Amino acid sequence: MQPFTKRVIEVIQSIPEGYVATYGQVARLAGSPRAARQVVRILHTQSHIHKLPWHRVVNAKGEIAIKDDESRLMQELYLQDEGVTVNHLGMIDLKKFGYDPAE
DNA sequence: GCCATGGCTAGTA
DNA sequence: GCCATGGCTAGTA
Repeated sequence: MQPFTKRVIEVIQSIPEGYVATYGQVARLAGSPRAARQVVRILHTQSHIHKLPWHRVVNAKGEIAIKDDESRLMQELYLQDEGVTVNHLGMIDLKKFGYDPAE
């Protein structure tokens, strides 16, 4: 596994229950600020192998960004379960639920 | 090396 | 447009 991939996995694992992080934020925390799309790819390829909390990653606007309807619903349910509010448009209030590593 | 992938994103129009 | 990977291919040794 490549170093960046490893760091991304660690970052994702560090997102606490009840919070969400952004693709770009994960990339930044992993040391490559503009590599948001890599994060997407890594989530795709590594989620099931590493039991990643993939549902805690959303786009920069705070929306669920999954294309596939079933997975999309899964993500919403998982988040609701953890106490994260998702509105009818699939949006999450980042002010409230955004992951802040500094806290 | 090249090239596709991918659930993106900062910053214009 | 950005950019790290993995897969595949031409083209050297």
